[in-house]
Amino acid sequence: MSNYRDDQIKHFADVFKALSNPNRLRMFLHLVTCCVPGTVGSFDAETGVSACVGDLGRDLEIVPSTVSHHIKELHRAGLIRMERRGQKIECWVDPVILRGLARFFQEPLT
Amino acid sequence: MSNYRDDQIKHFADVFKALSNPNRLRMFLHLVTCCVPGTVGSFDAETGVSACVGDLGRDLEIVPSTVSHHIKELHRAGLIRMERRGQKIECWVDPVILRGLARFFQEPLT
DNA sequence: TATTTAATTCGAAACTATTCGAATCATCGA
DNA sequence: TCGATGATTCGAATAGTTTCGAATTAAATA
Repeated sequence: MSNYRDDQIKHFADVFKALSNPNRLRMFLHLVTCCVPGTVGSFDAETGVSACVGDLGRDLEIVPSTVSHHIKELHRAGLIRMERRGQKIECWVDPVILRGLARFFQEPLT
Repeated sequence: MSNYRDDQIKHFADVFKALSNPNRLRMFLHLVTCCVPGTVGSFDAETGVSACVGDLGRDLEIVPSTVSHHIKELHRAGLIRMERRGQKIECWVDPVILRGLARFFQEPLT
């Protein structure tokens, strides 16, 4: 037995779980701020703004296997998008996700 | 070694941890919706709108010891306020908290 | 004061998360 | 095709979470 509201609650609980680890939240915020908002695949080789898995680990001092694990969690929760570009895998935050979360606290589930 | 941003990240990670359990999120939303917004101590004996520990357990079908544990977590994270009124302990969500969370996703930590 | 009602604490069982290093897989360029 | 670079998977150690029932504490009331 399950209904829409219950599914919504489970979904948001899952999203908050993804953001409940300080390293993961740090990564998420790093992606939010390093990526140009409003674009899809906001990584830009021209400007040098980068957000690949390796960069995240280097910037935040977390070993690759741990970064990979956390990135997977963020992705699983629908918080980030990923795309391979050659050897690297670029990650970014879809602004729609941010708006959805802001809204959750403005008009919590009816 | 610690700085303001790091502390902020830890704080929000902690808040999201409190909301990461479906039962706890359910409780939080129950309190958000049952309590009159804009008031402090929004429980009102006149109108019968209630939000004590026992009511939460009854409404959401969770045993008292588990409710108590979850309430404690929500309180520890600063998400709810509590006040004893006789035998009962009333809980409510301070609207300031909701605004702070909405804002987090609108202007993430600089 | 004894009883009832409300809530918390405690201990335990089962489960889940965090993190790392080693091994593996994927892609590019020489 | 081989080596280098980037990312993932796997296994393991450690730590934390969830939930419950039983025992305990707190307050009201008969």
